[in-house]
Amino acid sequence: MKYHCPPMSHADKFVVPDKPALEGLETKWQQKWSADGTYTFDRSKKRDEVYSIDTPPPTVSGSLHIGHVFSYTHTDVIARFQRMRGREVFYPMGWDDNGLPTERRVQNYYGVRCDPSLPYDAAFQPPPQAPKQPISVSRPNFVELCLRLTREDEKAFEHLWRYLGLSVDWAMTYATIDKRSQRVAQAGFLRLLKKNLAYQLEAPTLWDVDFRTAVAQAELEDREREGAYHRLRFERADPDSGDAVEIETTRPELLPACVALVAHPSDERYKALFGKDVLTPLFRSRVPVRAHELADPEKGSGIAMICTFGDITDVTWWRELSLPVRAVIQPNGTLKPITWGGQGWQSQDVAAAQVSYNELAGQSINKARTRIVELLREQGSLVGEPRPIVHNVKFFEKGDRPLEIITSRQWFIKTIESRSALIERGRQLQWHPEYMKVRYENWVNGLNGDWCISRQRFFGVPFPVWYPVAKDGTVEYSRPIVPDEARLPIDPSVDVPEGFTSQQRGQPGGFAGDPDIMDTWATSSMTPQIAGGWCEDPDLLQRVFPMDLRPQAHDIIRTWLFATVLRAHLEHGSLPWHHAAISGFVTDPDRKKMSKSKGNVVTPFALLEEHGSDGVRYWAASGRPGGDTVFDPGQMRVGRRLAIKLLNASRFVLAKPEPLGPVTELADRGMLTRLADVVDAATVSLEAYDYTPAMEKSESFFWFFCDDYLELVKARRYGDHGEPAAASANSAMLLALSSLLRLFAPFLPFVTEEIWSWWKSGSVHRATWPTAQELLVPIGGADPRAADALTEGCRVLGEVRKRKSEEKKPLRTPVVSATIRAPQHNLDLLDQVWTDVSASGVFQALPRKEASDVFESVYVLGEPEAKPGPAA
RNA sequence: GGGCGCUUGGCUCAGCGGUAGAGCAUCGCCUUCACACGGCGGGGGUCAGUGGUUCGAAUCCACUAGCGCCCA
Repeated sequence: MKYHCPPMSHADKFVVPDKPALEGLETKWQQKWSADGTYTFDRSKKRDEVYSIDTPPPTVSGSLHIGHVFSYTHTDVIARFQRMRGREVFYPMGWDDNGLPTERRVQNYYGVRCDPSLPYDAAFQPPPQAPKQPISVSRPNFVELCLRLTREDEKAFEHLWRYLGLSVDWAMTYATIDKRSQRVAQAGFLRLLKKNLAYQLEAPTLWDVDFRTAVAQAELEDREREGAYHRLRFERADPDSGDAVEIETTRPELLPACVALVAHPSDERYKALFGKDVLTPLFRSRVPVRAHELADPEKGSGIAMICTFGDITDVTWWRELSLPVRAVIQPNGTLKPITWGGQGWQSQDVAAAQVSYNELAGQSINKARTRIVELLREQGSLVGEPRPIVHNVKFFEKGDRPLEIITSRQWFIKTIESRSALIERGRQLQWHPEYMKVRYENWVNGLNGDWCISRQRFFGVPFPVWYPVAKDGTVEYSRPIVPDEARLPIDPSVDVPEGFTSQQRGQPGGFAGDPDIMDTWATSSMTPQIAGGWCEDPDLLQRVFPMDLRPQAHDIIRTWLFATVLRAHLEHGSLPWHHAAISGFVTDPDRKKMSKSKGNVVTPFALLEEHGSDGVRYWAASGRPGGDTVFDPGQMRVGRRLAIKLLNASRFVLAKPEPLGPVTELADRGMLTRLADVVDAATVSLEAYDYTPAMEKSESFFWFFCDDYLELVKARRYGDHGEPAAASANSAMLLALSSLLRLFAPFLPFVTEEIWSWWKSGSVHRATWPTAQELLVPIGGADPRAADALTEGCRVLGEVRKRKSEEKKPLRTPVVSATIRAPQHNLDLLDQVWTDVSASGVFQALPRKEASDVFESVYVLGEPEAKPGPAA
């Protein structure tokens, strides 16, 4: 048989520290990587050589938590693997600054409140201490403060990411509020407008009365709240036509907004009433009784009042039954003043209606409810007492008070008409794990309206449109004035449309800017386009788009993932990426999702310092795609121990790298054969985005490598059995270590880079991913018999260790005589590695070998020798 | 109420058709010349329950229960 000498480069240097340690590696290597541009994207590469990642831009005004470290580590593992496989990795970082969380934080941090009616004050500085009474500032001043604070927050995030070891190209960082993002978001909007895929409408919209903004379906959440059914008696409008009707409602304060009653078409109790009119209590308005399938005969009395608008079902009824609007809730959450008897507010007793309503006008919803119940009781229309119930109420996910529905002018993106195409897009996308696709499909199928993207807020991307102001001063929303794309980004509250002067702002015959900003998802749904240079760098875009990977958590499939698929579909007619890798949540030991409101969040930085970034990454990588993972410092300690073990084992391997020569010994050949299988398995896993088994298999092999293989060949390696045998061991160990370091590099980037630097030039993170080939070529192909012999040697060694443990003797205790009983096949294999087994087990004599069907060996121990020590 | 996922040793999980696995914890032992931030060895589970498919089920199917997440 021909043996090859494994390739060893003359550049190898072997500078091994005496006392290797993990401390300080994070700082040392992040600086070196930054200085060397290790992760800099090479934009000369073509699309099929590139691996591009649509990074989730974290909300920097939110708090840093362990979930960030968890999910971003998953992405970084993939990025590092793909880079080592030879792909040029496009891995930018983004910051999601715009939106409500930042506004809230700025309000609290500086003690300010935005008042858009104020003029800009260039000299304004916030007081050093936030005052108790908020200071009103202009919108530009408020935006300045938002930018100032987010810059600080971004620094904290970047520091964490660098310390964690994310292999991001920091030169490509973007923020969703920066000029580039604004240009993309505005251009994206204008193109939808041109294609008639964006439209504005005066329509009932979900509205948060505290934030005073519209809210999209995706931002809703149901919360259980206590309420009460109030039974109200409606008299018949036409005398002598029958008994009064009793309805039940949880929102009696909306009685003045009642436009009809409704019951299920097949409800025998109310069939006779359909088409007839009744009178609202107190306000004496004449309203019809109508039939609709959505009326639930089981709920309350089975007949409900329809108000404009109490909930989403009211909107459906209003639309499908063509009812009039009678709105009482104002954007600030109070009941608006009404003159009864006027258009739309007819009453059979105008004076009484006005008297009753005057008690409610200007009141908040809760106060109005209390008062109207008193009025109804006094007047005798309240039947019995309110009956308490617990029911689900719709909230804005960031809000504190139930949502109202208010009619206002908003911009929408058409989504409903694309529903089936979007389902198809979801099927083209490769999901990791696969079952997450179902969540997407459920969401798309459940959409019940187009996407409302207007927000009545301040820190965000403005709508790039103006409207003509007619001679009579009315704003002509139906004729928006749009800027040329080359002018973007613009702020219509500052910039002036072509053909107008700034003096014409708000004047008859002049123009008015759209006062709203876009939903933050309307911007972040274009992160692939923002990061990829859409509209400004087509050369970059064609090298990275559509991207390879969208990593994100499963809670925002309905928002971020969905919206990004929608925008790419509408704009490019393609998917935004080929793969979506969905990570789960970090849970506390009670399996509860970690969240700020539960008070169980863990700040990550101290953990990184305590366990080392590699240790924390080890824990993070143990969480499989999509799986929720328990916060477990124990696993971080295991990871840290693995990193330390790597340092020490590497020190042993590299301490005496000579002599080198062909890998001839069976134990060495068997070890390399086994490692080749591990490399193949790890590669298959990582290619499938299933990084955890890749790490586990590498780790499991590494412990075998340390505890069994290195122990077995130690004596031979020190030269006890001649130079060629030592050379075989040395060469095999170096080959194995080189592969192991590269297998671990995506998971433990710091410790592997440190060890790599002891003997190799260049970064391990730019080294090529290991292959089975490079391990098998030096031994002339896989050697399964050698692998079996190694296994047999380890089995016998294990028996010897067990015997010594049972007799409570040190491991260096000699075996003075032995009888090894095993099947003949095993005995033959054992002979092949006997030199190593004998040395490691300290056999003083050749054992007797007896072929047997069962393993019943006997080991007779002597007395422990004095500590042998080299050349004492 | 609907969808999805989970239920394997004290804990965290792997295995997903062929006689129960790992790590942590626990117990005992060993200061072995890479490592005490170490090593060796041991104990510990009728794989949630019921029924079915199969020569054979932790693994496939159905139902039940509990937990979690998402959506109504």
